[in-house]
Amino acid sequence: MTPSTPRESALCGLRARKKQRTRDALIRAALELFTAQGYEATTVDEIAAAVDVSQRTFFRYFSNKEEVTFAVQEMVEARFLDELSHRPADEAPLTALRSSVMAAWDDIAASIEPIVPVELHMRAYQMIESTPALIAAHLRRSCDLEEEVARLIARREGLDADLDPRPRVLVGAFNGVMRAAGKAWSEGDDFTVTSIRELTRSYLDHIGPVLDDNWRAVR
Amino acid sequence: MTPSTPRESALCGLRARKKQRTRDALIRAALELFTAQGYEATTVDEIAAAVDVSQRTFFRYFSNKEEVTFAVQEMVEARFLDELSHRPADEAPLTALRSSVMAAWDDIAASIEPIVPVELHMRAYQMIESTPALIAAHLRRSCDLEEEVARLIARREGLDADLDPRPRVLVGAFNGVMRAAGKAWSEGDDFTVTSIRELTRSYLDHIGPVLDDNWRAVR
DNA sequence: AATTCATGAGTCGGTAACTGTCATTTCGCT
DNA sequence: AGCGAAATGACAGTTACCGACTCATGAATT
Repeated sequence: MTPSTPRESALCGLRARKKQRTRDALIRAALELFTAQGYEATTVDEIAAAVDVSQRTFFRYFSNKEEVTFAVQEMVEARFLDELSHRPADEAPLTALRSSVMAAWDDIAASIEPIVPVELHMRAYQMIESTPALIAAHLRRSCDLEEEVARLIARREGLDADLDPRPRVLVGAFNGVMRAAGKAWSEGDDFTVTSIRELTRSYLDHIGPVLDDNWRAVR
Repeated sequence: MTPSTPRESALCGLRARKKQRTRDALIRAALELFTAQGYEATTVDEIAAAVDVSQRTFFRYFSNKEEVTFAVQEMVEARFLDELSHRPADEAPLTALRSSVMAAWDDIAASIEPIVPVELHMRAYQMIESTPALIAAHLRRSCDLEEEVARLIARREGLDADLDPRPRVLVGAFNGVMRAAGKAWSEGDDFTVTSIRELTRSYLDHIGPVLDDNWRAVR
């Protein structure tokens, strides 16, 4: 039963490390090429060539061109989910969501810097938001995330997400606002982390008042 | 000039009518095949063959496989937008949105029956909601719609959608809830129009209360 | 240290969604 | 009847992606 050294596959073993390096290199090369030439204009062959592996190998690491594009986002999402599931139980649902998003932005550097520079990730994010095919992919991913988030919220509140629609409704609305913020950011001219973080914060702060019936009467 | 008969291209002329018929036939054939065998399992060649045209001709009518899938949805959306832009000005924004959706569902038969049976459309909708690639496409389309809707809302309220984030925030939240309802419908077992209409209504009715901070205290 | 053995990587060939081009047919109008 | 424009078909090319096979290298065992 695994006598001595090789227990963890994540870090140990020359093989595993080499694999990790190839994967990281593919991500970096892909994002670099995408942001430089555009997504559609970049072929998988090019990405593979940049890392000096065969096209077939690329597809063994990532099941499609889309997947490599979102590899980094996935790490950020993981951070968000982790934060959400550790939020104090007495926090209101919407507040917990907002705090988790803010936390994820706050230490994005720590989450992804080992793989890609934050600056490259921001450029990639902006490219995603301005490429129709990637917007679609991004939205679908958000939708999957929504599912997990709704379950977490339901758990916090002691509800069954399959019976009570409120967690889904809240998360749907939350997500809708997040997307609106992301879009606004990508159409602006300040592509910094701080910028998107503050924009997100301000959009989320509108979520309550905006549903009040009469905008003209209220301020 | 145009001296005598052929003014409108929409209905007049053997040519235009034939074109329309081909287009409709392609839509019907596509939806029929998709719902029977699945989206990915159906090739464009099959669709073209079913209508007895070449693959190239299919691509002259629809720029991609996705487009034919959403051709009918587009008519429903048009109905929704039309209704929204004719809602009384004193209606609250969220109410106007809800009423327009309900109106669109109410006369869906009139909107689409000339092209496809409502029943086929409902089956297609359910297929869309259970095919990842189409979910993505659907979401992206909703996103484009969101843009238009936000502008309409801004106009109603006398705001500039580029300066005031409230229209986008409202529409984002609204859209999020609509998607949640569509998803819940597709996962249920009643694929009727009435069913999705009522589900939508009930989800929308939660949108206010759900943002209240403490779910456990309130009822 | 030598020998298996598992796993990762390359090659080749195929499918299906598109796209450009050009010849052909089909309408619409005079 | 006949001319110009528009619709269609036939064909070739590109790219994402997948399956099957083969080869090489690091890891486990003796």
